[in-house]
Amino acid sequence: MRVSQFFLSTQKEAPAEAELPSHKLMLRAGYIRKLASGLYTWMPLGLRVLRKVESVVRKEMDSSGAVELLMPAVQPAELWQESGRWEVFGPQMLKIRDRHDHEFCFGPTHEEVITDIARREIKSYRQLPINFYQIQTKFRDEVRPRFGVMRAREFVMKDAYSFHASFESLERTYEVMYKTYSSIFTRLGLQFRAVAADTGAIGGSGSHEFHVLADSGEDALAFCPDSDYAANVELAEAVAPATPRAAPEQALEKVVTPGQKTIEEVAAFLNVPAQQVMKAIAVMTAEGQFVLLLLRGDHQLNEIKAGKVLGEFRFATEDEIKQHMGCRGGYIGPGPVNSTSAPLNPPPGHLRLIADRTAAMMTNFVCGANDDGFHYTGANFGRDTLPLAESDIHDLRNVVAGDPSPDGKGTLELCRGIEVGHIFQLRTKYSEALSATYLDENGQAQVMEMGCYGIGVSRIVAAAIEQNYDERGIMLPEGMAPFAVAIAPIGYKKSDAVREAAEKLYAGLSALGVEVLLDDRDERPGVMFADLELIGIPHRIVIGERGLKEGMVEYKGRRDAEAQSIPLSDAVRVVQSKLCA
RNA sequence: CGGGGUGUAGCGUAGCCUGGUAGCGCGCCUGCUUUGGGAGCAGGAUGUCGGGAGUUCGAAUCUCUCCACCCCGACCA
Repeated sequence: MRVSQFFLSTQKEAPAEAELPSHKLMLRAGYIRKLASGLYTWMPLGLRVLRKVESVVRKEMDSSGAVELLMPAVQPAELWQESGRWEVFGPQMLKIRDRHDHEFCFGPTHEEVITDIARREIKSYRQLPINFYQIQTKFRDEVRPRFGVMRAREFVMKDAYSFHASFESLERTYEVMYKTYSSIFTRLGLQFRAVAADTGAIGGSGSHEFHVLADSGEDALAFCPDSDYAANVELAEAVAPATPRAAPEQALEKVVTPGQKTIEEVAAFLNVPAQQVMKAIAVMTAEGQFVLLLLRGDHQLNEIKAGKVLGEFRFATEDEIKQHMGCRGGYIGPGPVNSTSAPLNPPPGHLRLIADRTAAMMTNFVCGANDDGFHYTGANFGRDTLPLAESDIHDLRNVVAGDPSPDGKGTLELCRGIEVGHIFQLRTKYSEALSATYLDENGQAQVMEMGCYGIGVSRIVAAAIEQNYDERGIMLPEGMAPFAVAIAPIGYKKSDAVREAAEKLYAGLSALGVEVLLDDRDERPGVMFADLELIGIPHRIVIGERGLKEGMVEYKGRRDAEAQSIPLSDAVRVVQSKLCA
């Protein structure tokens, strides 16, 4: 490709709206242009990268035995009503009406449509298992689109759905997809990690997420360097402390803590570590029960875990805290039941305590005194608080670095990741709802087992840049780069020798099927170099009259510190060898 | 949706507090020069100052309102 016939539109300065390096660079390099919030045009350069990713995904999916199809982006409401997700999916789904006033949605995912295909097309166990996939544009009306194509509303996804006659068959395909995903991300040259995950709104049982590792990632991941344990922090289990709770030593003492409401303030004011302070979080369950969740001061509540204990819940309002605890938010605690200076605590029936496993083992702790401006020191469960039953103790917190690994093999570390893939064992959630059955060997109708497997294709581009850039621009791995090689002739229009050498090299490499970008704009060298580095082309050949006199040109890899001089006659071979490496 | 913030030329911005006819850098167009790290000189084009209403002799500037976008929280590929 010649630059003069292509379309480059690079910018020196990134629009103020971009925050993440990948977002800024994609805009500056002219990969994408924004149309509206969460809606992006893939410009010619960016589209080439997107297609590279698609192509790797497609090849790996094909060789895994999956078969490609293409489903409509627009889906009728009836199917979603049948599965029960028309209401459940909520405002994230873009609902539309046609001219007959029939309801549709722009598909956020395709479980319903594919299950409809399966129930119509699959009659016999002989047709199973089968794994369908597509690469297609999805629309999810995200609450907060951000970071460019990282979290766009319209995005390209590879989604696959497998159907099985048995759970064992599902498990086998799930395993195959796990391996396929691993080879996709490996081939794309990404550093990634597969982690155990929560199943979220898609539902089902087993589930793994694939994350590209990046500090700017939106997800926190826990992993154990000494074993293969890895999980999203949403899910990672915080195991109970090995040592049982010690006997109380200190006496309960009510202390004045004026204006000290947060854990940090109280700990600093009383000169104790945050680990010694009890964090009490007031929530209301869907049934209207007021509950105090107890955590060690330095720990964070994991709302997914709390939801598994409480069902639906929300944080209590300041009024509800006042009503149930008789004090303001910063001063609530698990006891005592009869405080002399505070308004009488509510009877136990009104107040439910649920303690995190680690919090439940604390002794002589600091907690709110249920009296504005006061805390207790030396508090101990039972003696000074409402009773804490074994059934009130749960895993409620996010794991932190240094926690023991749930598999008992060492300690956890944390890192951040960008979710680019997610695989689920759906089991029969959708096949049952939509009556997707087949006839088994005995002629009996059986509900199909299902799996589903997603990859955020457009997100991968952003994630890859997030992992591969420097101050000059994008440094995509070769498998993803828009072009493999750039030729930068200096004085293209002025020097016949330069032009001829450039054209010859361009033709030579093109003939070998190498994707070459010839910068025939006759720009000044600095402009060419800056552009070629910004847009992320891994290999560059510079041809100038100066070197040409000695028959030499210059090679530089995007990640190399120095350029090297090579004979023009050898340039094709050198580039080829770099490409193979 | 809740909280915070921003809208001035394609991009980045000054001006706004304290009303008085919109400026700078980059980019773009023309010409000449220049050609190994975002060139120089000369000339040029582009703004309903996010939209609407109001206050005022006069509004980018003050007030109200709507809209868009960004950031922090709940969702997800």
